[in-house]
Amino acid sequence: MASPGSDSVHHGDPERLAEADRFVLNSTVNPKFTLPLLTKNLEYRMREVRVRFAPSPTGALHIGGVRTALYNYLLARQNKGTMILRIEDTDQARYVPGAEEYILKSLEWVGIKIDEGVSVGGPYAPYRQSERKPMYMQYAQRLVTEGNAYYAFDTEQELDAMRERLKAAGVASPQYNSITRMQMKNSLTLPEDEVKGLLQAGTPYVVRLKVPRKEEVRLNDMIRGWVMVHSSQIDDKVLMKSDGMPTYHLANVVDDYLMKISHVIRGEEWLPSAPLHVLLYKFLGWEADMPQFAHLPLLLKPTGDGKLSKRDADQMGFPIFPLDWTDPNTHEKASGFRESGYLPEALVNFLAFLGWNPGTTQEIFSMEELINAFSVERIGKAGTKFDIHKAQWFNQQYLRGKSNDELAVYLLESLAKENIQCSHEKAIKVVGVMKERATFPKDFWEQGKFLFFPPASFDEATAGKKWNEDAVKVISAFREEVANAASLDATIAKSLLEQVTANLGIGTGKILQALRLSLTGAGAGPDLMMIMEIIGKNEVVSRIDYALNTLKIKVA
RNA sequence: GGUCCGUUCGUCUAGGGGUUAGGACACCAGAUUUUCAUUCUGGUAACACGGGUUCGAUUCCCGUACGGACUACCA
Repeated sequence: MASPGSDSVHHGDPERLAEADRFVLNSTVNPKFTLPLLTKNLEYRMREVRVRFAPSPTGALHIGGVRTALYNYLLARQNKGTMILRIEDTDQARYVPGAEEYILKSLEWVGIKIDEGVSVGGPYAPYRQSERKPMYMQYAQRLVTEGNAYYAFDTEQELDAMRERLKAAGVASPQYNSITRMQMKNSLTLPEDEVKGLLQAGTPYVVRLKVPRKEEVRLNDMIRGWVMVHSSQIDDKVLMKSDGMPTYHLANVVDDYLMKISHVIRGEEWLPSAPLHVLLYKFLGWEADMPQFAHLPLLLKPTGDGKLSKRDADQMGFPIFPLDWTDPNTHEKASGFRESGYLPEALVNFLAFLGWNPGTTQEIFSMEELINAFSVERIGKAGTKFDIHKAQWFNQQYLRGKSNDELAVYLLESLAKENIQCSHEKAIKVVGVMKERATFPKDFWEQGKFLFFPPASFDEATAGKKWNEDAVKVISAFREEVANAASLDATIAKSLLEQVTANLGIGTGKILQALRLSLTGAGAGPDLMMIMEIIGKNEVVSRIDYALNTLKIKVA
């Protein structure tokens, strides 16, 4: 339903209308008559692209953050722009040691390179907001002197009391806003002398934005188009906290302006406060330099309710962090994609497709290809459920794309952890035979242990069905042939076996699974002849001997 | 509750006033593989609902439902 109230405000007040129009980003055109795609395209191509990823070091960087960083990075690279990493550590209470390092390592692992920022420096250093602390107050003060912000001295108790009072009076969500501020302790209600006195006495205070009573605040989001919010819905947000630190809202606007950020690509959770940021740009006189906003759809839990949160890690059986993480305070552990065996290229490809698609049927994209194909216009609007199956599929694709030489390295790494010696030659063979069935690098070892050790036990179901007199006859004879053979490889093994079965008049197919059982302990697996080649003649003989002694024929 | 955002197969999505609504993952079946996996072929499966507008709506508009975010001196 159209809002007659706001309409009448506009139509009845040309001055206000004109004022409201100044909120409109880079546009004097009535939003109703713009062609969103066209304008969006032009605007973001024409400005020097400078984007930032600005996480808060409050714990492990979760996978949604990695995607946000990725989209920023893709836009930067595509436009020969600059990727900036800024650390938003203005909340000292939530600071977690090690988190910043974790963020750095994670980005490095997935292949996102930082051009400017924490760890690499740059022309707008420092890039850690805590180190920029002295810079913010001047802007807050400017807002105060120009009448767009004010000092507030209310204590926590007083704020609580106000909220309680309003709730009791039937107000659903009490706000510190254009109405209630007149009943609170601030530089708008207190006599000037008293304000000065309080400030001089060192009374704790915050700076709050003086949000106008009746304004339509609009912003043109690259993904969502025009978003309009009435200022009466925005409360007088705290800009400077009593500890002298800015809040996110101020710090983010000031830094984005100072660092000449052209595009703000961030999660949708920021959309409700974006109008507030627009207001800040306006009051600070920076409208012309305001970045383009793109609010990304959220990553949702696979089960269907709520956004993917840190709590979901491990609990749902898959990682949601790039790297393993142990919280230094709670000592809680969470597993990472890297340690779970995901390849960074696969993760990147998977993440890129969570909310974006190229509009073609191509699915496998290298970072380079993503950089070329990416476009903000093709980012979807709806929240995206996180499906680990797809991530596994991507991993498998990338794993298979690697040469046996590269894969052998993975196997050798696993073996080294187990203190198992293995020649490069054997590793290549093992990897070759296991390749089609591996999803993760660790699978080569974990699913191929029988290529290094004799079976510790035999699969009972297979034994019950396949370990019979014929099988034992063939396997015993085959054992003799192998023992007497000069050497053994897949071809020789095959011909020996065929020879034996032909002599005994027993079909090869009938006993093959029993032979596999005797050699590997399992009823299924990779090519049996290759297995024999890999484990070698002596091992074949000794494993058969052990099986012959251990396995009993089931009498029906 | 309020504000804002959203809604195409189970999942990720393409598409868009007239289409057999396309692809991928997952799932199922057949073929290949003596097994399992791979591979190949095929299959099940979707426009949330109700009103408009229109010759015609899944596509545009409005509403409803449902989902999500936000609603802190957290980001």
